Amino acid sequence: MTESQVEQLNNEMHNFFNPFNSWETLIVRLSKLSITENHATEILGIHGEMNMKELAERLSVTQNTVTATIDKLERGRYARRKKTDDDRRAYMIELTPDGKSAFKKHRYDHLRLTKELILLLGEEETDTLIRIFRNLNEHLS
Amino acid sequence: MTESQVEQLNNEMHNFFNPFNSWETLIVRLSKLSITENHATEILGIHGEMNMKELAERLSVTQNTVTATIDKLERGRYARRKKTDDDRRAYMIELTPDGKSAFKKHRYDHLRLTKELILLLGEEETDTLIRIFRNLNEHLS
DNA sequence: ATATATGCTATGATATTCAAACTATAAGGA
DNA sequence: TCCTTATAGTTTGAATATCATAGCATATAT
Repeated sequence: MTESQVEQLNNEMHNFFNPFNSWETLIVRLSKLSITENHATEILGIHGEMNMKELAERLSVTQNTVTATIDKLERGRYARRKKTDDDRRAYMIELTPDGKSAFKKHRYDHLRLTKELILLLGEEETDTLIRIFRNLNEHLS
Repeated sequence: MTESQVEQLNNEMHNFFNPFNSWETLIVRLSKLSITENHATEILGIHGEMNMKELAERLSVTQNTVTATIDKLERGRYARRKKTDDDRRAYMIELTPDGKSAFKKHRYDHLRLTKELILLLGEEETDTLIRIFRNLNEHLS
């Protein structure tokens, strides 16, 4: 591994991530959800219902932050707390139909961006990139 | 382009970006700077001194937000406003030595993470990934 | 049984961010 | 030159996000 490789990859990743985050911010601003609410909706949409503790971990925030977030999602009818007999201290959080459709809309925006990327890359490099990300994700979890 | 490719790339990108953001948050929490302050320091470190307007654009926030951010960086002696004869309404913002060393420390953390990624990828795939990111960055700017 | 741990919420404090209104300077046209 | 408009930056007030601490109810372990 050369120093130049490290520098280059670092720079290119930085130049890729930054605009991506700005794009994400812009997209979410157009929706009725805040960034946090959107992020929670995304996690719930992808992984299905889960309790507050798990949601907090996946969002990398504290539990009381999630309490506030779900309060707001619940008020807006995007998610709801469901009591479980399993552990009567805990709730399972699930998306309502409105929450699911907000999730789908956001996912659709992501897919549109991804399609633009694929157009730039071509089929072959797309597969390469998928393989590389998959490799990294497997080993970094 | 197949639907499956779109779905796959989208998922893998999501799975890569999310932990990356969490890592970034954790790393910054260990420093004395907030996420925003750190981000501003990063921009100034990479691109050199600039005025408030340009900094706001690069951070994708409004100018009054940058005013607050630079107020705090200036109070902590990480950056300073420099009057310019060029335009007496404007300031050039530059990093102090403390600001520069905070920037270097953060950059060092990034390079360490990048090195870990390269170890997982190997030399050849690293070059491929660099080429792919470069391609995307050129066409997305 | 009793002590300890866990899931969640309430409260109060601090951070971040924005919009709107403001000041000072610059630039352009009569 | 004088007037108008535009621009760089700040101030103020409000909304939001987040955290730490403390508390309640239920689970778990000794």
